[in-house]
Amino acid sequence: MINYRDLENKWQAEWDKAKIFEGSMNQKQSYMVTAAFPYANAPQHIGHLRVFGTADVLARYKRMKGFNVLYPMAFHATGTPILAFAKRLQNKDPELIRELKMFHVPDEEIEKMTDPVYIAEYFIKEIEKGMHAVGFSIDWRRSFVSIEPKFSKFVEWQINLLNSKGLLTKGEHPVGWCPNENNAVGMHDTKHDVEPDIEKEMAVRFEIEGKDASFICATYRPETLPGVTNLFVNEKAVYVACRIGEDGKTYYISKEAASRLGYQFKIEAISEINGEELLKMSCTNPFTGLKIPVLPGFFVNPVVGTGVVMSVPAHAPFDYVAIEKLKTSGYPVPEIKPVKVVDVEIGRSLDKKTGQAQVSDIPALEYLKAVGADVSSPDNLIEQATKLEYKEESHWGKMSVGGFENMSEPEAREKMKGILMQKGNGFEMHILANRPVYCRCGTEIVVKVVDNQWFINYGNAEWKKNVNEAFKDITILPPKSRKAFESAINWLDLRAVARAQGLGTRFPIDNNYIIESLSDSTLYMSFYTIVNLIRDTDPEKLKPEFFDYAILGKGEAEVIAKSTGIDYETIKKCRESFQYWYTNTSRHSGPDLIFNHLTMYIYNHVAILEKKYWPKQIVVNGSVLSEGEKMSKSLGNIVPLMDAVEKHGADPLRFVIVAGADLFSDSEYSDDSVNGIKERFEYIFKIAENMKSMQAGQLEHIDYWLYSKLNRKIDTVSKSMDILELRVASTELLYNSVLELKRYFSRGGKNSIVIKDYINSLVLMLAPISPHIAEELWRMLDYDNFVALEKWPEQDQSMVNEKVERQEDIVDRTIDDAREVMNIVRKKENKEPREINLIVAEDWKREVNNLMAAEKNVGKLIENITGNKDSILGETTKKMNVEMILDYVKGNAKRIGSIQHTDITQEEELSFLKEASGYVSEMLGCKVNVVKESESKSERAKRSMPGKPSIDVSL
RNA sequence: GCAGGGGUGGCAGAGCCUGGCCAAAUGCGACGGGCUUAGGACCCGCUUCCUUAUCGGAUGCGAGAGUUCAAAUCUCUCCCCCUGCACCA
Repeated sequence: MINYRDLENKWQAEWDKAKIFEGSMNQKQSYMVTAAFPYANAPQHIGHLRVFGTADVLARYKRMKGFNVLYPMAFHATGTPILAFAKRLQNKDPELIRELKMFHVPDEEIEKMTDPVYIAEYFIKEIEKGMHAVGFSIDWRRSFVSIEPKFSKFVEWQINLLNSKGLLTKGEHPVGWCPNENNAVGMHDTKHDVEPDIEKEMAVRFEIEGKDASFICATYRPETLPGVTNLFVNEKAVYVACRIGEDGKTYYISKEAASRLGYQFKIEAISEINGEELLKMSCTNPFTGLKIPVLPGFFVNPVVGTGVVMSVPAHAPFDYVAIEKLKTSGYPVPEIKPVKVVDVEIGRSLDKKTGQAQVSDIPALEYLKAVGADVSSPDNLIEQATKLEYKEESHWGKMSVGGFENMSEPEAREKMKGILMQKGNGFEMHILANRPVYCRCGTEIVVKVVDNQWFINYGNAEWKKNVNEAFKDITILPPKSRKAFESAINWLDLRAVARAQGLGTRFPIDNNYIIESLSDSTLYMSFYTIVNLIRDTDPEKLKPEFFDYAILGKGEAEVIAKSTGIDYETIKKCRESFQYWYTNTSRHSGPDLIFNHLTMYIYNHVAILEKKYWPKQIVVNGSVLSEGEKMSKSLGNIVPLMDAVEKHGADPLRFVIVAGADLFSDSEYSDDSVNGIKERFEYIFKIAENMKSMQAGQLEHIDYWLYSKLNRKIDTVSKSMDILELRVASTELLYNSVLELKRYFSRGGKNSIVIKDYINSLVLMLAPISPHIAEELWRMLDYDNFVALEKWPEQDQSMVNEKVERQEDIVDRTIDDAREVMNIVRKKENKEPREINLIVAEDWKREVNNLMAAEKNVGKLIENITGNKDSILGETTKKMNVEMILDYVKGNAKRIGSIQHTDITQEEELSFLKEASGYVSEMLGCKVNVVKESESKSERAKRSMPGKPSIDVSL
């Protein structure tokens, strides 16, 4: 048994002592790997291993490929999470305390965690410990925290630079808002961590007949306006007459709406009025100009929208039902005829058997029927009909009203919005789509439009164009996530850069704000190149001109030395270090960051740096599943990193998590999967130990086979490592290698030189993924240097022997076939087979086989053979009877598609089958003879095919 | 809704770009056998159905249609699942 932890501790100590991962400039081509900032408010679980581990594998691989590699690490503490964390601990939040205990945080430490900075310091230590324990090849001298003053100087410089380039703008912005605390609230500030979902809706103005006032309706579907036949209000609710904004007009909306919309618009209430009073009014449809009544709607909720609903009975099941209900209740309903505005095949998305696709004049009614509802059905069923109708109509519907003919609904919607807004009959408002959402203080959240908000303008056309241009030269791994980046680049628009609270750097343009925490980490990777050189420099000396010089190469070092007080040598070295390290980089992160951090990273680099320092490669990782499920604290299946390391060892863990899945897909952590890996490590160890007692000798058939497999493997693995397809590499290295070694031995392989060559290369290729085991094996192979600094193996193309591999495949298939035949015979004759004859096909069949492989059209092939046999047939075949050839062709016509070219002659097939006959005999448990077709007396002889000997069983 | 990714055998997961060696790698599981006092580990076999002295047939890679001598793979239409949608790390 391998003692993983002992072995790993030993090698980690050796690496530290030799300082082999401390990056310093030398003649070699540099390569810098950076992974996303770990956030310093919790210790690590195994999920973190994914991104950082992949980065480490790349760093180690590139080192072996001859690069001078730097893998730095720093910590993120900016933003609100750590503040919220501290607050929760101040309140002795039992859930959080339970989580911390799960990570073995001692009680006395939890006691001290009321200070955000202490929290960050504590967890940074823990995370460092974890990263060290899994053997990351990190240069720790460059570690920093995103809240330290030196880094703040850097971020200030960056933000000022963006501003001077005209990339910051100021404007208004909707946010979730707690009216009680007067604060913006995000997900972290709400009960049950609900993200406030803010959506835009269209507010439509309906002028009231005979009054200088209007109703306001909120709607997602302004394009149905031509179909509006009336308005609905809640006759029991209280409404207010009010002024909205500066237009001096009077509007009627529900009282609740007025108070909530007050956070978006300037609203001044004039008087209250009961819903009942409104029923006496009528108003004008702003699109059609027709006069429409105001009716009581049973479903109208004064808290939703404006409390006034525009009614489209043809297309909204609730509206249709409300009118029908009114009619039966005896309410004096004026004549209302639903007006259809969209044509659609009703029930198109339903199961074809139940949904009758048809067009109707009152689709709303048909949709009620489609879900099995009628006017007396409960609200939830009507809701279902509404959803179905909305979905089908906006997906497949075609507008049928004047001016919008044949438009899709989304198209018509935009057009209608334009018309309404232009005429002053509509404006956009924000609503909380997932209301009610509550602040942690218990108050219901509203939408507030804040002004004075600073943005980074990622919508800037010129900037976007440059980024699109730059993106063409960036390698994205896996390549399939390229598209996501493309849409992210084009979608990114205004991005708030400052916020009122949180840890971080003060916003230099307005000191009341803090720089938003994603915006402060878009260029920081360049800070790694200089941070170790300014360790002892007073942060106050890090003036803009210093960064201008170090990062941008602007100005004169002497002048800057004078103005900043930093010594000349340091300034010079910073510039050189930046230039040296920042040319060849790989950035690693998770898929959820494509739409913010990673794309912002590209944007900021393009805006600020010279072209040669722009991003070169971005790697996107999937996450880690634990026992098939996403790890979540509530499920309690979160596995602390250190627990897993202690239990399984770092290398098996690295293997399963980092290399267990393709980049973008999730990898699976379970004890089973780790155990499988351990078993294979043990096997390789055993071979390495036993190797010493084996001997060298002449190369046999199976030796060539193993060399062939090895050299093919080197190529496959190298190519996979280049694009970080670690799943392929790991399967090849562990699973397939063990299979190959086992086969080698069972086929009688025993050459110590061959095995040593094989293990040697295998260990080298294992080194990036399982570095500790590789070091240990490297010693067992009698080397005394670090495998981490060795050269990656090169493929010897001449040793890749397709023919030998194919021959082994034939041996395998022959065994399978023979086994099958034997089973049939056993069953049929109820006797144990005594002997097996393998009958090898004649050479003429091989020639014909190859003709068939080349020409897949049987008719054409037969024509060719009969027509000009002299020109297409080979020497042996030419002399033969054409009928015999044609028989063979016809006999195999059906499987012509699967016939492959072969270059194995009968003599060769005969000889390697004879060589393997001992093995075949052992596998089958009976005597085996190998004979030529022409020499066999068996009637089955003629059934033999190239690579597929006919099998004759004697009882 | 918009954007991105995906739907393959009991499960996980390759293959799809570059169509035919694909009833489909590999791992896990299940089953049968060996080893063992026994269990674990390990080794061997087996794992769609029918047929059969292998080499045959049917069904089959979300559904349907098409292109082709040939489709898991190409094209089209549809259905379903996952992720993200902003000031939040």
